[in-house]
Amino acid sequence: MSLGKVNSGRHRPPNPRTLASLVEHSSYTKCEFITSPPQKIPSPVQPKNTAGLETISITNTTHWTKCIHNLCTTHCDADATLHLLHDLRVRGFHPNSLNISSIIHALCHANRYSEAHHRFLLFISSHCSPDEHTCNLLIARLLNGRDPYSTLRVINALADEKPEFVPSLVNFNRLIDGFCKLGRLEVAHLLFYHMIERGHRPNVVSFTTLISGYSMIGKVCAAEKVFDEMSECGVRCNALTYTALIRGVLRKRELENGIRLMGKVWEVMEYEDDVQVNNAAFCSVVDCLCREGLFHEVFKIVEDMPQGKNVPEGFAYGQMIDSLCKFERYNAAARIVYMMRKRGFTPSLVSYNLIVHGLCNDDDCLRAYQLWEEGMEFGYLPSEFTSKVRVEGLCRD
DNA sequence: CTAGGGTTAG
Repeated sequence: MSLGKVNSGRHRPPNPRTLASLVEHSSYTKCEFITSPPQKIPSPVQPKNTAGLETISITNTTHWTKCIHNLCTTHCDADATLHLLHDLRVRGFHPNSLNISSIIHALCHANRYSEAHHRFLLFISSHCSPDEHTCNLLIARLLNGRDPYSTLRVINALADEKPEFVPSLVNFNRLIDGFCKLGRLEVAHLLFYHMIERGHRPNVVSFTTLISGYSMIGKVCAAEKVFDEMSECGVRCNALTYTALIRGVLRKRELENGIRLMGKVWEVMEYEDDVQVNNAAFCSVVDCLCREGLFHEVFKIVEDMPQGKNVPEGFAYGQMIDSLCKFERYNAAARIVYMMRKRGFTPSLVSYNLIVHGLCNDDDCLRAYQLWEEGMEFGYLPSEFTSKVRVEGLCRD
């Protein structure tokens, strides 16, 4: 009961906009609030002619805000800041958005995400919620902790305390993705609907995230349903949306369907403004094919180059080489090198090294030696480690 | 003299 804790002692009607039920069965465990034994923390902006904290008025928020920020950023000491803030609050200080922001940032910066979440909850429950902009900023920061259950609890607490607050679309998308990555599609999908209720229009990222999530857990039918809803909502899919489907379809060994969708990928690339989307989609297609052992399909791509000018050619070769190496198909990768060189491209030395090294480990040292010699033509000088492996291999042969 | 602060799918 995430909201129960936050609201204990107060009598408020339950907020229908919160998602308490979603976190009820969460893996969230209440984080331990860690405080080192109390110690005197000197003020970093201590005036020269006075001795203690008490001499500066508690109402001098500018001074204390600077102090808190200074401790958090230049000293990177979240614990000292928490102590200082505790002392100040005893004296009647009311933390503002900036103070809260400083502390949450410092905790996240130190990778103390669970404390950051807990601290934020404490601020909210003591009616110290920051302004809307800061809330979104801090949620973005908390999401980096990859603990979507905890972040959702914070969002629920905020919804209860500040009913007018709506997390940004990007934050919602990231949160949904977090649940997708955990395979919790039921939570992800509910959040998706919740986001719409709160006034957001899901974008291509929102839909693609859900489709990818369903594909990942093997629910291709559900993924296809979301895909259909997408066009009904007037949101245009892009190459990444198709690759999200392809991943699920190929995993189900629906090769024909996969190839049809690949055709769609190349098609929508034409209309894409963001080159990164096309590049990422190309990588994804090649990765899916290799993962499913469909190496002949990768070679079809090298032959036909169906992505055309929508993916930089050199990048495409590099990606195919790297993916083939990732799945330990070093001879196949060497074939890509052969073909790209024939077309006037030079492999990156890092990729080339990967191939030579991989061939050595595969006991194909003669082929490795061949490549090593050919590599001289474009400045390939193997690292010491690779040379050692190569020599050892040749000796064995 | 109202400060400082981070962005999504792959």
